[in-house]
Amino acid sequence: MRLNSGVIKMKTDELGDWRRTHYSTDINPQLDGKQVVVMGWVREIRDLGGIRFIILQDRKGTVQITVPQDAADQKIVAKSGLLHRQDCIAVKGAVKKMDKAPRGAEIVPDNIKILGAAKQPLPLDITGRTPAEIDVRLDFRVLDLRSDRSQAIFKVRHVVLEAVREFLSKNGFLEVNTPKIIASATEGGAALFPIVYFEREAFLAQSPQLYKEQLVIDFEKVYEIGPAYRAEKSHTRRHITEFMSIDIEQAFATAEDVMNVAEKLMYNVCKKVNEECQEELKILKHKVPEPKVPFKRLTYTQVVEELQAKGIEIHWGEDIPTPAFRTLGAIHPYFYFITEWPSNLKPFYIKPRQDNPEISEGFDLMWSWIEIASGGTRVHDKEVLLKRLKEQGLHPESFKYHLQAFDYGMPPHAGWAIGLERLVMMLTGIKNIREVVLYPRDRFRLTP
RNA sequence: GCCCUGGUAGUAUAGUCCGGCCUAGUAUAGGCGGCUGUCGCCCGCCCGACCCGGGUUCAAAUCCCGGCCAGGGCGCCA
Repeated sequence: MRLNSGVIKMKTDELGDWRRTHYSTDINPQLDGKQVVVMGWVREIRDLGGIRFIILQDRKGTVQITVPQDAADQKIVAKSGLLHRQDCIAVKGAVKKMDKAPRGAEIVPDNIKILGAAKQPLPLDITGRTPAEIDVRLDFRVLDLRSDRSQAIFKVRHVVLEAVREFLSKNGFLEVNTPKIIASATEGGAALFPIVYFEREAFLAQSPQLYKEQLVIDFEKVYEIGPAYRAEKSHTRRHITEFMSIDIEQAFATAEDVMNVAEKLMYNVCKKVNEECQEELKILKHKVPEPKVPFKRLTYTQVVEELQAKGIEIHWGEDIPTPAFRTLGAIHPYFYFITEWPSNLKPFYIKPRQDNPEISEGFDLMWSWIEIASGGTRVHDKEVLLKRLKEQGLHPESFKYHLQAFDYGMPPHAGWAIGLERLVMMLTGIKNIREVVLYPRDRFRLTP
């Protein structure tokens, strides 16, 4: 962690009775002569000697503040000369129609308040002209998040979440929240983070899987958007230890039913991002496809054959390694499902097919080489579930409360989970998952 | 857990292979001064760095060893 040694000497002003009247983007030539108050952060200062231009940034955009040295009150001239990049300021003044100004209008200040000073020199250049590495950017995340790039990423993320909630709610799914502190570490699969829970050990939930399955008994269609924790030592651009999982579970449904939900959801998400984030996608230099539904369905067997044809050493029944997925992504650059996975590659709660138990009703939703979602028809017969648990080396006693749910009328059901960050990565073209999380957690990073 | 690469001013880089002309170059940021229409303004001056420890050598940013940190990949990952 680097710290700069600059000292803030600036005495700041009180907000007092000043309130914002306009955002930067509201300032236009039609407001010529109108008194306004704008608030935000100093993006850039261009001092030409006789005239000084201050670019003020707020959450909507930027507007130019112009201080002509001869015309203006000398107190304003002096005050504007004290400003630094990223100082938080408020400006009261008159809008002036001006063809030469960025939005055809600028503000000539009558008064300026410095509300919060910024230590100089800044640890990174938020205009991105002198780029900083991801590590430095994350160390000074509050500053970094002010950049156009970060603002664009988190706007897209917001629109994705909005689209997901809107779509699932409209389709009859009830939003639920399940515990993230859990008692048992025996669900199998990914490693869990142990925590001290008073005088006992507890764990951070790696998935809401078991809870959402139980909840279909009571609510039939549920979804949850919440954090999941995985204590894997993965060190790649697509792994973090704390991520947001979008989960659904639906009663009286099979894999095919929830695949339909997933592809329609993806269609809606892409459509909404395209509609509402054109500016942001331009900043990120990225294009989002309008996906064609239904998505391609490839069976696991087909995938293995395609990979073998590409000269990759892989045999039926083996998991698909990362480099093979990259090859697959090159063949299928957009969305596709991989279905009919071997049962032994899928978790215990994924239903083996009736006609051939070697093959499961589990699926993955891929976008190019990235796994976006994973799901399937669930086992809803308690005996089969017990058998699957034992086969995978798990202890039924540890699942006492989960198994109990199967005694009270468990309906056939299916569901999936989408990794929000991976989806946002693909929608924004961002190559490092940490960039699409405000304060990412990975194997090595626990701060800020 | 394994493998690869790297660590030079606030930031980003050149120099490292092949030790000495490095008193460490450049850009940007920052400070000071000049400039009345900038929009990556411009011009001048200034400030500021070889990750830490040990070794080799007449001489180490450069070579060797150890450590720490970072980036990436693999494996792992319901």
